[in-house]
Amino acid sequence: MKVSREQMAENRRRILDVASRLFRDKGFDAVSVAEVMKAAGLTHGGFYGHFSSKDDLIAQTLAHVLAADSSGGGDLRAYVEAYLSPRHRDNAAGGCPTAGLAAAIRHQTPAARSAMTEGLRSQIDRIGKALPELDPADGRRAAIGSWAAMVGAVILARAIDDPALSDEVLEQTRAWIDAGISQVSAG
Amino acid sequence: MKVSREQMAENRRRILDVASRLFRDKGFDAVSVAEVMKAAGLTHGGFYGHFSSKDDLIAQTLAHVLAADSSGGGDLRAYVEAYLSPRHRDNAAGGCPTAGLAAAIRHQTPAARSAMTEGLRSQIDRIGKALPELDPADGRRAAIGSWAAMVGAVILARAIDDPALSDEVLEQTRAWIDAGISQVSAG
DNA sequence: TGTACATCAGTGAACGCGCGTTCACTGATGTAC
DNA sequence: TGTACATCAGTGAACGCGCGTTCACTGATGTAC
Repeated sequence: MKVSREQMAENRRRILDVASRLFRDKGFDAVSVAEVMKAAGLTHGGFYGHFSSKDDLIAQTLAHVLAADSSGGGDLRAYVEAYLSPRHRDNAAGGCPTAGLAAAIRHQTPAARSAMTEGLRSQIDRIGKALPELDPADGRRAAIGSWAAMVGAVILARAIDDPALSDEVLEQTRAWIDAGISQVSAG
Repeated sequence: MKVSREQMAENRRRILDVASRLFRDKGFDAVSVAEVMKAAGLTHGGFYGHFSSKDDLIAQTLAHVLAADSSGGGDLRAYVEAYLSPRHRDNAAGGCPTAGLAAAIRHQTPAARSAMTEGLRSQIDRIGKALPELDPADGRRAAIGSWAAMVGAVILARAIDDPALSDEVLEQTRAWIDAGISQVSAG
């Protein structure tokens, strides 16, 4: 049955929200359209009233979640610590979309890659601005280097099945980033 | 028809080799059993004479490719430069299995995760040993931090559809790692 | 060394299943009067 | 404000397709004599 315009807009938002969590948790391929719709409290047939295809859902979900993400703009050291925590490693569904999805973007449509690129661009800018004490070139280098290390460490920590080694990857990467930022700040 | 024992062993090796390239290039899900067998010059029906399932192929392919990988043991600076090159970014099929597959391991079987964990453990050890001038604790921190940054940077560079930004991620990460290693070496 | 035959690696048709997608239908919405 | 009706968001059965997997069969291998 038909629903109100506001209800439809809310349904669409809920589809994007649950898709974002499911994709981060299980990956694009392992999540079916029917599963997303069910998690949003709807049936699968209505999907194509909101999106033209599953690929369209993926691209719009990325734009949705990356636009909503404004993390990394404040205290950089606190951000790095939270990012490289066991809590974040163990919470892929609610965690950073870059750590969860960036590697899978290579196999997605141009629209999805484009959404991810813009998200990464603003994330790097945001981290750079959180290092105002550095001159711009040093700040950008520290932002990109740190961000690459953070994303890589969470991906590796999630891949490793030995808890001790997984924790160590997070902890040592945090120490390595802290040392690197202190160095350029002092120099 | 039956083939000789050596021929069968060679067929098995060839299946693992082509699977390794295809998985790195397209991801586990996007490569079918039939595609692997065809690339190895065989038909799909014979697959189950070599492997008990596609999951088994994935686990054995990881063990195969990670055991064969002995990169990162020599000149660390040269290794970092080659790793963070556009050439490596653009050659996922022949490139580092960690950069290509680590993020997807989360969704695979315990056997696959275990193979990946051992590969990562020895990779970290190998990089640590390439830094003999550091005391062991500093060397391990530099090995893990650098390795996380390298893997993260290649994953991000492959995700980004803007060539300039993609190149910049590689280049700045290289500079950041060089500075970090110089710092601990000097200190 | 040569022959007879059991073995078994590889072939290709066939299977069942889950997926993305379509479509005829339903009934609440929202507009025209 | 109240009524009549066109619209259209959502429903659920159905589709075609590609996938992983199975299996009866083939014919070269390799062993027993």
